[in-house]
Amino acid sequence: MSRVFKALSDPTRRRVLELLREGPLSAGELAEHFNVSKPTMSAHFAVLREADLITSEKRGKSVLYHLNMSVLEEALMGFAEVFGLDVSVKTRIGAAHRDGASS
Amino acid sequence: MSRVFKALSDPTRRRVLELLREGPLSAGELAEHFNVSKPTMSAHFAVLREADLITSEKRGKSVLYHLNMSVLEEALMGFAEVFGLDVSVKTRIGAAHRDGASS
DNA sequence: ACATCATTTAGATGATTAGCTAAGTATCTA
DNA sequence: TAGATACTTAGCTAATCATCTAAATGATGT
Repeated sequence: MSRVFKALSDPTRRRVLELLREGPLSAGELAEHFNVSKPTMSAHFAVLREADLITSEKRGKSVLYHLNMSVLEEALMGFAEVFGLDVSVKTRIGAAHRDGASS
Repeated sequence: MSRVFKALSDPTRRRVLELLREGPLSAGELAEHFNVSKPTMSAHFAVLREADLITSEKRGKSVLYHLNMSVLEEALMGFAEVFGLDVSVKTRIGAAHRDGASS
């Protein structure tokens, strides 16, 4: 739980998660959106991976990062519950999810 | 936003908020629940105040701390929205809210 | 005024953090 | 095998963090 909030406490990392919401992206593609060095980005990815908010997958030369939505959801839910708040998945009517994963 | 998540990234501070959920408590009363020195607790209070998650009120010799529920709510809402999540106030049927604030 | 109680400020320390450059590891392609 | 491409690891620095003890502030009570 602390790890998740720690991860979320950095704007760059929050933005990374936001970008991944639309679908998986490579480390390089993600890095293009920020004005910091690749190694710095790599460190941010590591923090997010530690918190289990993202997962990585080797794809040829690249590394694809996926958002772990369920972890984000559950962390927020678990925390919110204590304060009498409900976290639920917003129903986006007609939202087509372009998700490359199998099935 | 970063300030809120940073504040939430420490378990002691999360627990302080949780304790304040039941109603205002003095610095000393709060400190009793933890195994750290008073000055350390005072520093934690400062972080929470910076994030506007709590407010302080002088009451005689003591300082009363109040939870700023609306700020917590709005921060969580604002963040969750980006990820297609809804945060709402849990309806606690029959919950008498002992809260002096007007409407 | 003085002592006491409640809390914060000052000042120090060791650990962690975000950032960098330079070097290392994999993978592809010629 | 050599070169290029995509990332990560190593190693550094400056800043922030959580913690402590000791001292300062502020309010109450005698």
